[in-house]
Amino acid sequence: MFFEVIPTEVYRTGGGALTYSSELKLRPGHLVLVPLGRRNITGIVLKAVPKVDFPTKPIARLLHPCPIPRHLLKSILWLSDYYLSPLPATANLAIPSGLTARGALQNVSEPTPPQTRKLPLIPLNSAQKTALKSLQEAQSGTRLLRGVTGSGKTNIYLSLASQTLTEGKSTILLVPEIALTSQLVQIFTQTFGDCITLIHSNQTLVERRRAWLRLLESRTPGIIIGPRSALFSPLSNLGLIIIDESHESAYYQENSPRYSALRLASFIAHTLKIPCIQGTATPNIIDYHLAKTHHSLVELSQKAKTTAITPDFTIVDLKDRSSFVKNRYFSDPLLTSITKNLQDHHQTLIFHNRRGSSPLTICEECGWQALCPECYLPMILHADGYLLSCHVCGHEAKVPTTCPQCQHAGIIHKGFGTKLLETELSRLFPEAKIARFDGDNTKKTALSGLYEDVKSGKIDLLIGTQTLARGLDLPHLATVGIVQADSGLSLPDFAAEERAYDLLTQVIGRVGRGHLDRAQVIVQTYQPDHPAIRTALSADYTAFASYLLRKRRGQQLPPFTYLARLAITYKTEKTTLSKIRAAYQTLTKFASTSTSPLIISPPMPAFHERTNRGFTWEIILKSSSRDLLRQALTPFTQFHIELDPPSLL
DNA sequence: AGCACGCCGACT
DNA sequence: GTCGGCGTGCTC
Repeated sequence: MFFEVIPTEVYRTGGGALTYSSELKLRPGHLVLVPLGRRNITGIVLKAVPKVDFPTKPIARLLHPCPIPRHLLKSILWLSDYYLSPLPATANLAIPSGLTARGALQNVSEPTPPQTRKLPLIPLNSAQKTALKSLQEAQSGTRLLRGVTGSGKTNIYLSLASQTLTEGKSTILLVPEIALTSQLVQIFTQTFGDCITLIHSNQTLVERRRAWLRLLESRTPGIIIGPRSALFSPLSNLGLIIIDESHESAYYQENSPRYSALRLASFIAHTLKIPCIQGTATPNIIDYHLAKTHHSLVELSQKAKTTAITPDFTIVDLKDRSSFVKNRYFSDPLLTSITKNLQDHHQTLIFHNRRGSSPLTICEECGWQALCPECYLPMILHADGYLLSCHVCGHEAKVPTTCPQCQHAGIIHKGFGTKLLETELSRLFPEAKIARFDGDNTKKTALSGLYEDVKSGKIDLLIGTQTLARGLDLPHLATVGIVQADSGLSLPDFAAEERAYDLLTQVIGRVGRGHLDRAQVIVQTYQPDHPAIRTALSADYTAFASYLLRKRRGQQLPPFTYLARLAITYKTEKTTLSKIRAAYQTLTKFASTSTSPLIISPPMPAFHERTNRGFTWEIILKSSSRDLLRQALTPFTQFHIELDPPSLL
């Protein structure tokens, strides 16, 4: 017998399944150990095939008596096809590494009747009942549940998951990575107790592999909570998928094979004919448009909590320097507010989305700039150790005293980050207790001591980047100060406005949650009239969406067209250029014979052109037919292909 | 990951 | 000329 097997380890190139021989009675989805090169690796049996005319190696052994569920195998095939990513790399996402052979199972658990566990009744208000009803009307398929913070999406999730358990089926609840300690997870754990399987990135590989195997062997319905990879849980009785905060970028896998957990969830829901609920206050514009045109949008407008208050907004134009009499970074209204909060023992949050002290280090004589020797990107000054640090690869270097190029002594630092703001604030308010939350410190300290001090009110001033913007509940917070709201809007990327809107909404949402009787937002910006900033300040998602959709339609950008990026990296610029030029030739030839239009950009250096791995050039493709893009790109197996890129940087 | 092959620069 | 290192591509 011959079998096609998908290797689950990534060998450098190569796209498809490999053929092996075996005397075992294998079924699609069986996990096996196969020889590849001079190693043995895990593979998934795809299917039995007739005798082949090339020599084959035998399958070493069967790794587990249970094949993976059919929808999981289908998901791997679909992902590989939909994103044009190699099958082995795609299979690698779904199967834990380092599986060892397991014998026959003595105790594959029987389905536990869900009645044995008394499920709580979830109280719902009328708006929630209406939304729930309209979600339940559709037996299967994707629904976008749009509801502002505090509108009670959690109760709806609980009701749906509870009902699914009653039917003897399992639920997957996806949460963004940072939210694994969130209230939502706590409520689910309290409500459903030991029905919950929690998957998180702090678990060791062994723990995660054990949990995965337990699900593979189990028939007991449960609730799996985890990040996007939880979609690959080997559940034979999946009945519901919920994606919380579905706009979060964590649902898109950045490194190859890139994929959107939302698309995969929709595919699984469609395959199994089960519902997929995506909940958020500010959907990704593409998902919003998709839901509207498919009539799968469920709005939950009413706020459940009446305690929440609308903040007072002060907008400071950064162009008008008369508002910056006392300090160049912090406007007079912001400083006044901080002073008042210090007197009242209330907290102030200073938001600025740039880590470090200073993003540019240059020679004022010859224009030399400090660049990372690995990435060729600007090095960021961290003034507390006087080091230059690369925020992409982590490379560190001392600040040169003289210019390496012209030996001039005038090395200057331009621009400012959170560390510089921290120094500035401690100078202005020496008596205040200040804490900084950003990528430099959060991993180590925030979750333990720092956050407790913030919650109890010991900290007066919080300074942070986007790390601080997401999800935290800050009971003592009275004022949010945004140092430069339009930073990020100037990036040469079609998604820049959407990201800016999203971030502003998140930051503003930290204040006015009903803990205090006042809430204030002070926004400093060069562009007070920019639609993304105006709509974010008025919390008007619908207005922002219609503005952005109009703009995207005019520029023929997603969701009105499909994008793809074709990139290649080689050690030498010469090889990169010759390969990308050849690709361009092939593509233009293809476009001239295709029936519907395909727009192909000329080859251009990628935004991060040089890395330690070589030179990267790219071609951007646009078409109203996603299938045409896939056809055009299929031959380029050696290239990096990114379909539906959320950003072109 | 680990190995074979071919292209280009160094050199008895 | 040939030797060998590096960059590239293949592994059923």
